[in-house]
Amino acid sequence: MTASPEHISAQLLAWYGKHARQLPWRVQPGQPAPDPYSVWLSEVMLQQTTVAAVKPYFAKFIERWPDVYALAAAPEEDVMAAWAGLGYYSRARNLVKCASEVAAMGGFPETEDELRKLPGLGAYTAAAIAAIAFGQRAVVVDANVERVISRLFTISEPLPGSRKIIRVRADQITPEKQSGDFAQAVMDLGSSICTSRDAKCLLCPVAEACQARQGGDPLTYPVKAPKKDKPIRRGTAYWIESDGHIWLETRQGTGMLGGMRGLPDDGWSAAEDGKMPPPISVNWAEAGVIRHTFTHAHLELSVRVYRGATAIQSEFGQWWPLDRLDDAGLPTLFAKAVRLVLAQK
DNA sequence: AAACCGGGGGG
DNA sequence: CCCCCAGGTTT
Repeated sequence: MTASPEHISAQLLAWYGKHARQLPWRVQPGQPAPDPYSVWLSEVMLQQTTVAAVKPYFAKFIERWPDVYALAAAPEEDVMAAWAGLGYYSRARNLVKCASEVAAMGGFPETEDELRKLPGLGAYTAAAIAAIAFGQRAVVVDANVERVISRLFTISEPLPGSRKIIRVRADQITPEKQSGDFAQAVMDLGSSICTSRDAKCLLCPVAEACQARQGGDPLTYPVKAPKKDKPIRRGTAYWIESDGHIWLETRQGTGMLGGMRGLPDDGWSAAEDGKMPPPISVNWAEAGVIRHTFTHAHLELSVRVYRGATAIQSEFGQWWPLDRLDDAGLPTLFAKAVRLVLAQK
């Protein structure tokens, strides 16, 4: 038997009414919509990032920049430092741009099409904000929705090629009203019941409509294209310490860790090993090797140390007080290097 | 369409 | 160790 779209959405909304997660950026089902700033900020933070990881950052940002105007007025440097550790730093760069545009507009636009034009907002985030903050009907497709839809309708084409048909199916079961609650219902279902490693069908409100469950092996879906293996890259970073300060450089461009402060290095990237000479010619001491994994490469970063008076010519560097390193906003890779060196003092 | 872009948590 | 996550942008 085939369940109607209306039945599926009604079951999911009813389930959400009872089992919605309480999240700092979310209001209870049926309550007035949360403010667009909170929705936008949380949605951007949640891009490819788990709820648990986002919570402390969301709290910190809301406390420090309570609305979009406060954030628009903040120095980009401060926002980048506050984002440090959360990853995908283009999000932070775009966050600043977006806040500035929205402030100039006098507030967030309310339609999906207008939202989609803002920096850092793609199809998912624009739809989510339109639906959740502005009550518009929008088809919200994230990784949870992809998984739930793939199982509900036994989509056999592998991701990411199946995204088109998944969107069509999601559109079919998205209700005209409460599409924001509906989207959050599917996301909650995907995070607690219909997870990537498990399918708790006995607890699922749409189990009877689910074709994968009927087939007996829901974990078969979603089918995914094989992954590429990650190469190992090697590079070197330099700890230059002088008179209670270390030398930090702000990484230029939009590449790896772009816009973030870090130790000077030899130019390693995801595409190749580092090969540039050190920033100064001195006798380096080897502190050890940091292992760190990025989206598409493993990195073995050799950390070398020099302590003593020196002059460095670099446009983007600064001497940073050692006792204020916590405020430098170092991404995790360099935070690891700092811990390695400080552990040896 | 494919590559690029972090980091942490869980099995 | 591998897999996954409230994806977007660039090529």
